[in-house]
Amino acid sequence: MHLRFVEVFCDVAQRRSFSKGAAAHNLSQSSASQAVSFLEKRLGTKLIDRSKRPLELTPAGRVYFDGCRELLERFRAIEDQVQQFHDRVTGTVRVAAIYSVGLMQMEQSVQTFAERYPEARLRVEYLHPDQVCEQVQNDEADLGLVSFPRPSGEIVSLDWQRQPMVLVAPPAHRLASQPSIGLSELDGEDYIGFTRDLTIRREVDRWLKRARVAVNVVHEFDNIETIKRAIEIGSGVALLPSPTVWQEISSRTLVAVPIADSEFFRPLGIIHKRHKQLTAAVQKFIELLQHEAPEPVPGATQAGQADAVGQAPDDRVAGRARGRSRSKRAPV
Amino acid sequence: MHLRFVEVFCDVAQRRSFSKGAAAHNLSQSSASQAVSFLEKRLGTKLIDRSKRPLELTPAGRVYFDGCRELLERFRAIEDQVQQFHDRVTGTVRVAAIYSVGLMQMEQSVQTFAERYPEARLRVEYLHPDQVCEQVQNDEADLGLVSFPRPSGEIVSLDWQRQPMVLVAPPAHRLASQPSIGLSELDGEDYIGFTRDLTIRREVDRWLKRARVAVNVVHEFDNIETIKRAIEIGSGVALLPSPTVWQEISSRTLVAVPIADSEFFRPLGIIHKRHKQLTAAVQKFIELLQHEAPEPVPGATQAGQADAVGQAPDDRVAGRARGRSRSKRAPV
DNA sequence: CTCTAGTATCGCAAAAATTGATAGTAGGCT
DNA sequence: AGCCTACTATCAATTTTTGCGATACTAGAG
Repeated sequence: MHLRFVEVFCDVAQRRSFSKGAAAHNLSQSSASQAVSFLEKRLGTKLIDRSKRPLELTPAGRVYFDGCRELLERFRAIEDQVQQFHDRVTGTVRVAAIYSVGLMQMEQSVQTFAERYPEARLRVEYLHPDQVCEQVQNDEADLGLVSFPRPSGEIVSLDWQRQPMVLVAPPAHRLASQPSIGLSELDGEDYIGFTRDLTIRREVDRWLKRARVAVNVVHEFDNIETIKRAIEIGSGVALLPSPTVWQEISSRTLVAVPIADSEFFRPLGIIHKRHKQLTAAVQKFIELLQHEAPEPVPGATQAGQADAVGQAPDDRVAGRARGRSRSKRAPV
Repeated sequence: MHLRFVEVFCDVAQRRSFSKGAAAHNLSQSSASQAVSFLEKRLGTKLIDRSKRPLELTPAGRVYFDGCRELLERFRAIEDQVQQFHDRVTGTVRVAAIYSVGLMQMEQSVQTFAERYPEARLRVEYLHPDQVCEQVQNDEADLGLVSFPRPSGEIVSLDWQRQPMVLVAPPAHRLASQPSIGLSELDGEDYIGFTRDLTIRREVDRWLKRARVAVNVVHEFDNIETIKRAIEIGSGVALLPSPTVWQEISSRTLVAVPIADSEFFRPLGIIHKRHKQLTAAVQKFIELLQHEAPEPVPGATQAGQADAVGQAPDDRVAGRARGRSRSKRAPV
């Protein structure tokens, strides 16, 4: 009669809002309020200080929250373990992905997952890279999909994909018709770059610097979508991970040209918390991701592979992931 | 909507019976059955094998049981911790005591506890010494009250009382009228002893042996009550912890004579599991026990104290402990 | 001081948990 | 083997809990 109440309390505490916490459980705000009241009455202690507007936890509430979070986690783990006896895969896999890892990168895995494990649920949320790490860190997501993964003490990273960087230009651009180009050909070119706070910007800068190439940065954006739009209107060219422009290439609005004389990939990684034991569902999803990565690309992008890069591998529109995956614009 | 179910399952599993598990929760057997069914349906796994008559856990059930036991324990701990913020003492203290630690030894503590912490519950169960240890070991009791406590790896023991051993005889016995006697005076005496499996028997034997006294053991019983009855009908005398005969002494059916020339106490201890964090209620009860021990007796039984030993300190009949404390006969 | 976003409270509707009665089973006994 | 007994599962009815919508209340912003 009240494990659910504890869950609601935790969600309310986490979001610092009754309404939002309730929404997260598909409950009315009224219910959430009553649930917390119930716990408070039971414990004889106020858990939440409502006199502050973004509500605050009382000291007791903090203790209860921390304890219950771990408890719920552990309970999930136990249920999962028991279900393994019958190879039953249930529960929700919460994935936090950077904007540029769109469904395109995961579509196959998502679909296979939904088919193979109909009792499990998948929730994918697209976020800023920092937020992805944050959510994984705070146990708000089971898995994070990030670029240039940087394992730290608390976070483990599994290699996932290596996306070749290609030159992206409008079809009419002077470089667009070549089968491949050397990096030096970009010297002085008008260029649309990422903002400097993003790892990919720093990596690209290093790459160009090593090749002693200086581009003329005319714009900086923090997401790929905007960069592509800027290229389309002729503001300049950009170096982007090839899978992120498949769509535009297949619709002939942009052209991708492989870089011939220098290798550079954007590595994608799957991150998760180190000491958290992953549920079967999470493990299965990782397996699928690793197995069905659209482009393992162990080799490299070489001159003459232009066609291969230019081909969008699949035009099916993504079969929507189950659960509500906040559909935001999909930058970086 | 289901923490209670988990509790019921654990109780059912522990008692290996739906009916008994249900009873332990004041539920109908029907409910218990449905509760377990619910969990099984939820997990998609049978937890209990009903085809065996004392029911058995399936492998999955075992895992679930172990996991949930720890979980519930932890949850209790969290709730307890939170309630401490307001010095609220709740929950149940489960005490397992050996037969001979009757209410007489605890009455004051029990009463004070009930008054001071009305929201807490106390359940005392009287058992065979081995069962006391077993219950503490298996987390079926929070505290054990035992004699000759022997702390082991898993069990911690706190000293509680030192009960002076006295000679107990019928009023008409030749030794009964003396203010005190020497141990050697018992040589050759008809004697009612404990059975050899009890620690107290072995300790008494050692004591007598060291004094080079040999008694004539005419009967052996595993509990004090029966020994007292045997003494009353004149079968012999016995060496017993003095508090265990207060009742008979005050009603003049037996006489206790202190031993003058040799000190011997039956030590009582409070045992609990080492690594289990005790709830506030348990801690408070321990405090009461230690503070209100009826006879701390730091010194010793000396000649001339006969009167003191002979006085039953209090004739009030014990105000019954709350919760159902199986009232069994009260041996050892 | 008013306005807004966010909460508590109340009565009612919906969904449970619980029960008692009853049918079904495993294991012991003759 | 077959009955008996002690348990357990199932079902329908009832009681209890939970959830919701409407409405009153409150902290903080402007």
